[in-house]
Amino acid sequence: MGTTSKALALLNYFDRAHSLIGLSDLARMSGTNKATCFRLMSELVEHGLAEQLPESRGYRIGPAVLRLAALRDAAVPLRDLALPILQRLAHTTGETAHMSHLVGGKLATLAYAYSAAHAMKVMMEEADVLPFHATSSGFAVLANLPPQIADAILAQPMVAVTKATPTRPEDVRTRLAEMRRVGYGRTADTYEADVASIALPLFDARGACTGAIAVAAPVTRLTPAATAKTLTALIAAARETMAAWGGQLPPELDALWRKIQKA
Amino acid sequence: MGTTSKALALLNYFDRAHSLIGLSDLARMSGTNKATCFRLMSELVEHGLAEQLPESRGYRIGPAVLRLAALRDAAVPLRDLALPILQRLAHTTGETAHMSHLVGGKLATLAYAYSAAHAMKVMMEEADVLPFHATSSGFAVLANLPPQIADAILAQPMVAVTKATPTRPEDVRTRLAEMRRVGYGRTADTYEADVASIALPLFDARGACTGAIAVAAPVTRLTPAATAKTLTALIAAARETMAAWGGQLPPELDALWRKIQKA
DNA sequence: ACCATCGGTTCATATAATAAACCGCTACAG
DNA sequence: CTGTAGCGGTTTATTATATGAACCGATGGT
Repeated sequence: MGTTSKALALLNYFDRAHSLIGLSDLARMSGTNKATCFRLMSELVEHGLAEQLPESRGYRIGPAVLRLAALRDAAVPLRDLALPILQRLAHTTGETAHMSHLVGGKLATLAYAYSAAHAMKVMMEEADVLPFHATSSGFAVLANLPPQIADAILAQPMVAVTKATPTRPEDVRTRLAEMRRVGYGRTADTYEADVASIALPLFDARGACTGAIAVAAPVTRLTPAATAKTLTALIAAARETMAAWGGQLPPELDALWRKIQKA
Repeated sequence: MGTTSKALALLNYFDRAHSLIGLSDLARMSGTNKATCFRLMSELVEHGLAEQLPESRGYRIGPAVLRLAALRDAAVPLRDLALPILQRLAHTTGETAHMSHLVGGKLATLAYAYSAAHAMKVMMEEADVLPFHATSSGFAVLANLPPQIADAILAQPMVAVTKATPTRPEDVRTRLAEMRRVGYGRTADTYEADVASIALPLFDARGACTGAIAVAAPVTRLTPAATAKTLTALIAAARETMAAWGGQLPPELDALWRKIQKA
């Protein structure tokens, strides 16, 4: 293995719970020799990827990562990341795939892709805003937002987009609980009659839910078998998206998704 | 030099203007052998610090930096970074030092430190909000904000805190122009009678002005000689702060500050 | 006063980094 | 269609660099 890899691997031992790590600890955790660990960390410190506190002499993540992150943000528009993933998702599921992004308290369509498998498909609007209470994406996001923010959204008046749209907060809450239990959001006829969709929440690098990825199809095509197949493809796409975002999937959801993928 | 350093140094060739770099280009720029460059980049890619585009095969900053940046944010409160810097600044200048941070369109005091050099000193309020048109920090920030945002702030009614406070937008603009010309903000008697202060703007990793660092003193003590001494200490403190923030100082200001430091 | 552990250093040894030449490919020019 | 120059990537013997056991002084708890 390359020396550089060993150095970079050291960074993986830092997380929210362990933001400050001493030399000996780090050497033990990583299984590297203390002298080696010291040298590697010194090089990381030299380049600002790590930082050493003067008093405790412990190491933590350095300031240079902020510059790099800003660069990454500037260089990689979310949409460009989303498109190829959605296109693959649309292709493997044979249905319309779309991704939405939480911006300014609204859930906006970021990108979408169609499949050529069927003549009849769910069409999307560019930069459309999705109602939280009437779409699977909305449920997926709402169920993973901090309670006070979710409450604020639920407190707003809810328009019945179709006859099946839930408009009472308690009805929506029931669906959110269900979403949390199974690990994905699912709706049928709530946004448009005869349209069903399945959505997964997406999380950013801070672990906050900031969007959703979904597949929408005519209800008749989303049979139990198709649902299962769609879900596994969705989970793969969601994981891929979050890898590109540097996103942090909550452990509970990770466990639920793993179970689904195994089945 | 260590191999790890060589690998990390490659990341320095990426910036806003060059977010995508080919292998041969990168090898040329860095002066490394192409094979070496390839191996190093491969290791960076493996750990997500860099990313290779499938089509063009060019390299760019990878998604892992987002995770690291989120960690850094969580681990290092701005205030904890500011305090030791301000304490040193207060000590070397013999006057009160403070740092303010732009949050929600307001300039809030983040931290401050006093000097023991004089019995009479400028006192600060915890979490105070600084008026843009009456403080050197306000001028420093305002002069470096995007025009439309600065205009919006200037369009709001301005209260005369003292008799010397400028309250007409054109008067403020004159001072902002002066601030841009010399590279620092300076006020006297505008916030409180007989109090003068000097401030420098601070920039975040995206190159946006998000705060200021300043020294405040009785007008009589801030003589030309003291001003010169204070400025060099302030510049050092500002640079140190931005290093910890991963901040990007605009080239013009960098040039101005260098000139001041030389003189 | 002792022992354990800390961060850091030393130095002979062994392993991993290096660079020139080469490959297959694409694109453009004659 | 062909020659050439550039690309990203690979191979190889050569060599420079990373490694780790032992060691150091400092610190802190028993």
